[in-house]
Amino acid sequence: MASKSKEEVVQEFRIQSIQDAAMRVIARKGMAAATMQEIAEEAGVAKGTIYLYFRDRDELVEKTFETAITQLIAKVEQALDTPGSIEIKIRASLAAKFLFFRENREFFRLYASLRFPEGDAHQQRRHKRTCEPQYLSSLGHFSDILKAAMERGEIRQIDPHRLALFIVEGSNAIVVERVMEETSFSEEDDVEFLTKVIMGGIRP
Amino acid sequence: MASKSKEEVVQEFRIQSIQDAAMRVIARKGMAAATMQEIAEEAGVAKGTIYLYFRDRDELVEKTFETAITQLIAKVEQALDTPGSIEIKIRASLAAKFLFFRENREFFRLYASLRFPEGDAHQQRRHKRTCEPQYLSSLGHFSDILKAAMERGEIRQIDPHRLALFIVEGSNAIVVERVMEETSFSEEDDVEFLTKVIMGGIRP
Amino acid sequence: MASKSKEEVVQEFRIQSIQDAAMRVIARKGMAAATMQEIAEEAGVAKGTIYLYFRDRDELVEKTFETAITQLIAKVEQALDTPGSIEIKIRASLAAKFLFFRENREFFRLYASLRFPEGDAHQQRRHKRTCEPQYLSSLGHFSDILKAAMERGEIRQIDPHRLALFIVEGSNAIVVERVMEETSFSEEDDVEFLTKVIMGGIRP
Amino acid sequence: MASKSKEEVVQEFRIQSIQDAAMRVIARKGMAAATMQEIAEEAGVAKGTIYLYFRDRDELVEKTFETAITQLIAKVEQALDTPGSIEIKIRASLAAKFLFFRENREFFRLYASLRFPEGDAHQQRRHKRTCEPQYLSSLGHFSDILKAAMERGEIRQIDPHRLALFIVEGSNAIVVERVMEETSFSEEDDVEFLTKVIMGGIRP
DNA sequence: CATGAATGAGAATTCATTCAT
DNA sequence: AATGAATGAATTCTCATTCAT
Repeated sequence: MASKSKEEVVQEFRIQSIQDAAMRVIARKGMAAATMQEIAEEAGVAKGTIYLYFRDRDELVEKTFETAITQLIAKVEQALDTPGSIEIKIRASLAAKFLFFRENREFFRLYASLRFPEGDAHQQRRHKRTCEPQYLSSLGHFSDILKAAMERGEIRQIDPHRLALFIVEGSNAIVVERVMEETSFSEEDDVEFLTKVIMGGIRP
Repeated sequence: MASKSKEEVVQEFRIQSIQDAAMRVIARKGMAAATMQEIAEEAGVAKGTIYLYFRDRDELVEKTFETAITQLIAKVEQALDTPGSIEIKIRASLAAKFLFFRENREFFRLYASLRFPEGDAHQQRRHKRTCEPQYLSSLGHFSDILKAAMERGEIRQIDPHRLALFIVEGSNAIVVERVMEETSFSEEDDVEFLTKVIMGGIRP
Repeated sequence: MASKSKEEVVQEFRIQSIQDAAMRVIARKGMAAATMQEIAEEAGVAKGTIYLYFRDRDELVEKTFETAITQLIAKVEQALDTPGSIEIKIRASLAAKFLFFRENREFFRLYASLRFPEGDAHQQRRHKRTCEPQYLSSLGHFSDILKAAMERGEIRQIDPHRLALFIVEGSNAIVVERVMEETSFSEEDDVEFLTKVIMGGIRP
Repeated sequence: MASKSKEEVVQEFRIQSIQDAAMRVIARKGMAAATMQEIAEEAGVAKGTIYLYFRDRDELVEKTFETAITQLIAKVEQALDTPGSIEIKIRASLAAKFLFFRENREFFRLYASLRFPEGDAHQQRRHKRTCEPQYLSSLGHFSDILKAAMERGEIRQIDPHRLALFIVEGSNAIVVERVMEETSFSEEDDVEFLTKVIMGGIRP
């Protein structure tokens, strides 16, 4: 029944600690100013140790992104599978997003970097290859849910892919904006507001 | 009526050339990889010359952001002042945004950096102080237009500030996404799509 | 008559394996690029194990040199003791050298490092102290053989020490050169050639 | 009549200073222990300055080798063109070599590294490509001179290429050995000795 | 004013060595 | 005895910034 050896557990723990540290430091200092030295200190390990688990700075950053984005997508997808009407699903996924960003305040800086990756064309392509598949698959999932709702007559017929994109990115922007403002805010109010606008538009 | 002296004109021309160069290089290489050397080469001046017009790299980047964002906001505000219904205004502003981003493809990488500034807390605060006022004033303008429309009964009563935020940022996200995809796309279709969803929501 | 205890045998075997591995790795990668990690892997032991048998990297390298050079010198000296004329002895020693270098292709990279040791003055002196005695004793042995030949009138009277040096180092250079070229070559031809030139010079 | 611009002169001077410094430091500390920092200090420039003239450490070392070996070869070739018998030519070239090594005591450590380059197979090949052409052309020159002497009947018929190799490398070894010993020595005696042995062999 | 060679602080990365298991 | 994960000093290389021409 042994699933993981002790070494594997320790290894995964280290990897996770280092990625967590990287996330915090990048959030604090920004992508460019996050040094290996500071990440190491934050993780409570020596600089060299990081290189035992990640080839180089690029790989650390990339893997950290990947792990974080995977977590976010998982939460949102799970929410989208809440049984019920499309409105319930949207409401749930918005709530999940707010929760995630609030619990991982550091994350939205990573998120920004993820969507607007830096570096030359080559690095960008590599980055895209690594991160986009998950993002696209997540978008596809949402798109399918919208299409099903259209077929059930729950919502009107519009290009489901474009719509998914709009709702996801639009609400992401709001969530990020809200969390960045760092003012205390009513999450529920915002979920309510977004749902209402998405569902009914602005016409009276 | 004193117009600009010859010196002032030359000076402004230099400043503009350098900022344009900075914009192109940052767009091409990303924030971190954009070196003063390459910006100087792109601008066709010597490295030292940049320091005659900008205190340091930070100031160059900041001023470049500022100038670019000012241009975008001006275009959008002008579009919002198109006479007519709120729908016409929104449609016009969306079109203006698409046009601007398409004509300044390099810009949205700057834009990303603008919204998710890097550097330590101190730098971030400075950046915020510099750039936000314009952004907020622009948002306020849109907010006022929405409020007026609400008062005229054109749209239903919702918190106008939050609504402005949602429409602006939501559509920005779509525009950026679209332009980033670099696939040829029908701008008009997208304006139409966004307007329809914003105006009427997704309910049938 | 006490032979070696089992522990001693194991110990010697370990030492020998590690030195052999060091020799192969240094030969393959060069002095500077030969890491303890790679030597350990080549030897099939853990990095830490090396430190049970050698104080530090320097000692490992030094002892490895020493062992290898001792082997070479032993072969050559044995050849020099072939009974017969000086020509026979020289021919035999040249053949022995060719054989050794061919069988230990990796070795001449060590050999180069031995003769032109790196490191600061202190390290060089230490190195010299360790390796030179054997080399000098070997040279002395050859020198003695030459002197005996002079006394027997087999060869003309020249400073035997300088002569030994010339023949040993001169022919070493040729051997190394030959082996380094990695072209298939006729060892016997070269021995013949060297012997002829050494014995008779170039005058017709 | 303007041959070199001021900039070119300054540039060449810098390059030469840095190469000289590199030569001295490598001679003092050895190939592996010669750091960019120390070379910069020795040259009296900042670390960064070296990188204005050489792509990286490898290029600096390689170019330094190249320059030094070119100088040595030029001296020796010039000596070989001394008019007169083959003995005169050989004597002159040996004297030139002794002189060069004595004047450039640091050089023979470079020389050792040149002949026994370190690094992996790839680096070795690159190194070979860069340095060998000159060496081979020099050897070819000497080989031609020997062949001419054979045709004139000055020396006996032997494979001229192998012979050139033997004399060059054999005497190099002696010269290096001598200079390394750092004992005061009679250069003339050695030239005399080498010439006698090369010309007449060891037979009485 | 404009230049670009020179600078050197600072970042990434490597690897010999240690030590708890 | 053997191991190999962890360490951190040391090294290479970059690039914002200065300043003599």
